[in-house]
Amino acid sequence: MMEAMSSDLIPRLWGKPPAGRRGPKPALSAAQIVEAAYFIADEQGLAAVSMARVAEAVGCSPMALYRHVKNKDELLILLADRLSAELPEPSRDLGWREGLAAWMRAQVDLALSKPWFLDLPLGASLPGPNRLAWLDLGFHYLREVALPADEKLAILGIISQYGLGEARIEVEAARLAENPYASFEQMLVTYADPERFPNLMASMATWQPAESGEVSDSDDPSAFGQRLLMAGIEAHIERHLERDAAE
Amino acid sequence: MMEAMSSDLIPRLWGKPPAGRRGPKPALSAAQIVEAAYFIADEQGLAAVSMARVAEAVGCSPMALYRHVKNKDELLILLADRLSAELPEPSRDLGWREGLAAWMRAQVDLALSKPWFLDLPLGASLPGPNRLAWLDLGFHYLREVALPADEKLAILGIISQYGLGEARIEVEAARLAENPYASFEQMLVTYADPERFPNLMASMATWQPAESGEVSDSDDPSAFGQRLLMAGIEAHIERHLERDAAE
DNA sequence: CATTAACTGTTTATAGAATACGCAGAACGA
DNA sequence: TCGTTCTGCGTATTCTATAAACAGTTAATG
Repeated sequence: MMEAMSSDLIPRLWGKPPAGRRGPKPALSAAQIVEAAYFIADEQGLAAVSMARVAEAVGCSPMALYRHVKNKDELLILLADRLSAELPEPSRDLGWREGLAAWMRAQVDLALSKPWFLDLPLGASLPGPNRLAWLDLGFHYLREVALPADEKLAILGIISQYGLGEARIEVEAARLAENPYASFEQMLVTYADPERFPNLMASMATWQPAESGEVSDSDDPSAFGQRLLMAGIEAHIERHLERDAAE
Repeated sequence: MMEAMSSDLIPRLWGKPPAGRRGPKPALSAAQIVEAAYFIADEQGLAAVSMARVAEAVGCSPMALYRHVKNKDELLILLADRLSAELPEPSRDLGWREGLAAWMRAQVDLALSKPWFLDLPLGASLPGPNRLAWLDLGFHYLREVALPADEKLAILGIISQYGLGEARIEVEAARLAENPYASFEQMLVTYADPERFPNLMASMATWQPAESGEVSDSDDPSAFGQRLLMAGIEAHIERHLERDAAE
């Protein structure tokens, strides 16, 4: 399950030539294999990515894959970076606020269009070139912000994690919406006990369904959280500037 | 892969009596099965939870499980709620700031002590009773905050998702730290190209490792993000109050 | 050039996974 | 008492990942 690492993972992530000399020229490559896995996942979901199916798609025997990839876990790590190449890149001509918002939103959009993005082991290994490029774009939007590098990195991590969480919510909401048995309201009225969940029930009692036509965030559920995060970041920057000025 | 739902999932989540009349009295129960799965996961990891092993632990044949649980996916959903019962409950006598911080931190702590928490399908289904109780506690901390219920729910969702993200980072950092091949710095110097990642490299060039003895967040990596979120929430609340006062 | 070592893809084989299907007995309603 | 319904089980199927040994290919080495 774990231990998907080998000393060759990193070279493979970066597409290093195998540097091997002797022996027959490889007819396959890791990139080819990952590409095949990518299409299978895209069309039939991540669960459909089995070594046998990938081998069939690439036109070789299942065991041939193991010459180019340590095991399935490693294949999934490579696949994760491959998918990260698909992150839509927003315009670079944006201030840090709009830039970071778009940066975050791009991740959500990718997850919505390819839900298996969220099932991938994104953090199980070091970031590959594609994910690093993504990170670089984040630093680009922060280039004129006066914060130390480690805080910038932390901020990008927070935004990214928040975006992934938001994407999970949206993807799962879409899944549940397809399911007639899974109605949150129905469940609440059937089982939720005011004695057991007093605060929850009290709050829900004041729930007001959004009036139609009202200007709201309903077209982008992440907008609310986005504003919250941006406000926090802004406050942090100001605090930092004051501290600098005081010295 | 999906379709883990049946019309019986929700009753099972809530421990509904089967209400069946005829036939032999069940020697097993879903709760028993979930408990067995819980101990296996706790001792040997989530990957060790197979129907066969759970059956062995519970003392029945593998196929007997299917009388009480639709399939493995459903077992995992039940297991997820079971594990949520283990969330440490912080003191209720806290203001919203400290309360929410502790609320979030509890999730991180659970994930750190039981890393398989993060591998579970937490959102793949409706929240069960234990997760609802957790949500209720969140509303408790917000009870004196003047915000509409939907915004409170959104805030709790954001904090919770952020906490999960933070937990993922910490757990994975711990995993990677065990791995000699996975050095971020090593990878950067070996492969990262200033032409390819200009902003990233420029920022990293100014990196200052924290001076030892300095007061920092290093004992709690989530503190930085926590402050960011709290600042954003506070700003939002103030804005909301002003809006109310203006009417 | 001949040999050898390293590397390729393949074949075969194994162990473990989830779960469909049908049976035997138990408990209750009629 | 009879039959319906429900439980738990045994058997069998299909799919996994991957270990091990093998045969052919190439390049470095003698």
